[in-house]
Amino acid sequence: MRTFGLIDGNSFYCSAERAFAPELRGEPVIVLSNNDGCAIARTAEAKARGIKMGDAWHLIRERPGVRDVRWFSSNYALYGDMSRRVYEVLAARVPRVEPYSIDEMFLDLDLPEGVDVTAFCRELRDVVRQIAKIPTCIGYGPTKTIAKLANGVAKDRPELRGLCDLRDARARAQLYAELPAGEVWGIGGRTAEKLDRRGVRSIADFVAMDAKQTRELLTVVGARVQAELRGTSCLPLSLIVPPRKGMAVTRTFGQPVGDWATLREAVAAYATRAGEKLRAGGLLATVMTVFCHTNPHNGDPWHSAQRTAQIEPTSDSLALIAEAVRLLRPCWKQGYRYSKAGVMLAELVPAARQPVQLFPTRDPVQSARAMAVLDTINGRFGRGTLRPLATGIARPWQAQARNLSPRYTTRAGEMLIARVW
DNA sequence: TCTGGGGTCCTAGGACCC
DNA sequence: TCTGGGGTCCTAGGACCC
Repeated sequence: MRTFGLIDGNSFYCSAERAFAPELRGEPVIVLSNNDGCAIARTAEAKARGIKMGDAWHLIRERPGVRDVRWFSSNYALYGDMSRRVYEVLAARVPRVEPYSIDEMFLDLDLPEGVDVTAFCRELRDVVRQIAKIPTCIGYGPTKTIAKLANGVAKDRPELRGLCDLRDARARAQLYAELPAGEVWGIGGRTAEKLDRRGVRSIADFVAMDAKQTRELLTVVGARVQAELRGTSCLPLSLIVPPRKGMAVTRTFGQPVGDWATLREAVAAYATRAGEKLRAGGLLATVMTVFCHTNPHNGDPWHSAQRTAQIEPTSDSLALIAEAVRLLRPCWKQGYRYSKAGVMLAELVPAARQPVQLFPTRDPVQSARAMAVLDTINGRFGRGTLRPLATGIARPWQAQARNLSPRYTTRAGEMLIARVW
């Protein structure tokens, strides 16, 4: 029997903030989404005050018990780097690690004969906490889906002290009877409702369903989840990162944008960011979609539009800006207050495999040189140090981030300084 | 009472995830 | 004043082909 593990950071973004600000230990802490919109990470102390995932900050911040919660704008430079540190600690000790999300990694726990999995996991938690400064939980069992479920149990039940072992079928059977089917990875709200209508409530009910019926009701996806819960592994650990299929840069504006010039600037900036991501991944985009829409929440007149087009394969920011602005033009209508826009790229192809253009609109050598200079300077001095003029100067559309912590680990000027007397 | 069968590709929409 | 961003996969149905 194989053993998969899932390790994940407790309230990961909050823990990353705490790693460099020890005075936050024991305090309720939350991290907000872009634009300081809603809560996307909460410590146990913050959860105890009734703050829910996705709560709009401006609606809850004056509530009793919430006023003294320590809140942060999201600092992805910090979280991404902390995630990398966790990975490195794990990869040095576990033969195969598959990063699943910024705060979760699957582990191959088929350890050498005589190594006790539980003791090994306990030690792994300790060392991740010591070196990467992130508290974690680990769940493990014979399939990824079971490991993920175990991880959730470890998180919810402090008495388990961060570990949950679901290798044993009897332990699983007991848990399956207690937990609702919706707790399972891959069973979302819609599917849980569908199951509920058929009287399937607990995981045990779901596991007991006829496999053929499951397949008919929930397609191959549901059938796979069921098989995994029964202990048949269908989702292998994968160490190769599949090539990405698309990418998107979409943002809600810091304030509504009515005029064409400002909207164009914002979209130019998103196209620029998309170009950086393409080049970082060694990719070219061949299809682009641009969209913009007004605020769906505040009663403003609704307008939403989008345009898609095939583009000449490129990762050149200036070329992307030109295409994006061309597509945006027919989307914009005078008199509306736009709240969000985005640039999405699809049909990505590896730059290395790109056939030579017969009649390129840009000199490829010059383009590559210009982008290399841009990336080098921005890599050294920070994103946006050097940027196309089309992305604007004042940038009133930029997202709000009123309480951003320092980028402790990725910017020399923002490092913590320890003084020793 | 009657309609051919079988294949591919593309797109929109749904559902899920963190 | 203020409500996130970025992904993946699957299916149904239409267009088109021989």
